Amino acid sequence: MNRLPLEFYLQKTEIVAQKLLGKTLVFEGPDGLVSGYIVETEAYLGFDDQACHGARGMTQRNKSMFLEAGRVYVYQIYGMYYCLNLVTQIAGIPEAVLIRAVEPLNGIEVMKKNRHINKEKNLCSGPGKLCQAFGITKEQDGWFTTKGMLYVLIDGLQNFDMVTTTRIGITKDADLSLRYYIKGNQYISKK
DNA sequence: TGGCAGATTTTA
DNA sequence: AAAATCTGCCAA
Repeated sequence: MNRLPLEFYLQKTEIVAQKLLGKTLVFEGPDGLVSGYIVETEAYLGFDDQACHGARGMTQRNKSMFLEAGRVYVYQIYGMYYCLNLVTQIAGIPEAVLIRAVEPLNGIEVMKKNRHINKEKNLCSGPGKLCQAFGITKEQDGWFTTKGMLYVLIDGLQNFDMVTTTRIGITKDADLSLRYYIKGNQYISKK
C-alpha cells in the first residue's frame, strides 16, 4: 500500500490532475476506512487562472492552497458542502487539483449512511457528494497526504481512456479545458 | 431526462 | 452579491 510521494505533486498541475485519475483515495475516518478510485478531476492554476481561489492572493479561506505540494485544501461552498483539493507546486504558488468524483471501493455502508441514500452511483459523483460520503470537512484542511489518515495510493484502475473538457460550475476562465475524467465511467458527475 | 428554483453561509 | 453544489420538482 504505497502512497503517492511528494515528487508526484510537484509535477505540472495539469499533469498531476491527469495522473490522479484511477488512483485510490483513502480516508481513515472516525467511522472506519473509506476509499474509492478517483475518476474525475480539475486543475486550478494559480495567479493566472481567474477561476482559482488563490488568484487574488491569500485569504483565511484559501490559505492552505499556498502551502507546499502534497497538502490538502478543503473549503466550504454554498454554505453547505465541502470540496477536496490536493495542493501541487512549492509553497507560495496557489495551484491544486479538485477531486470531483470517486468510484466507491471500501466503506460503502459508511458512505450510504453519511449521504442518507442507497444508490451507489450517486454516492461520490460530485465534489460535495464525495466529501459528505467520506466524512471530509474543514477539519482536514491543511493535512498532509504524505503522512496521516487522508492520502492517495499509487494503486488503482488501469488501461482506461481519458476525456478532457472545460471545468464545471465556474464563470471566470470558463473556456479553459482543465477537467479530466475516465471515459465511460459510471461514477463521474456529468457527461 | 433535462432544466430550474431553493437551500444556506462564508467571503470579499 | 456571488460562490469550484446538490436535491427535488416539474414538464415533456
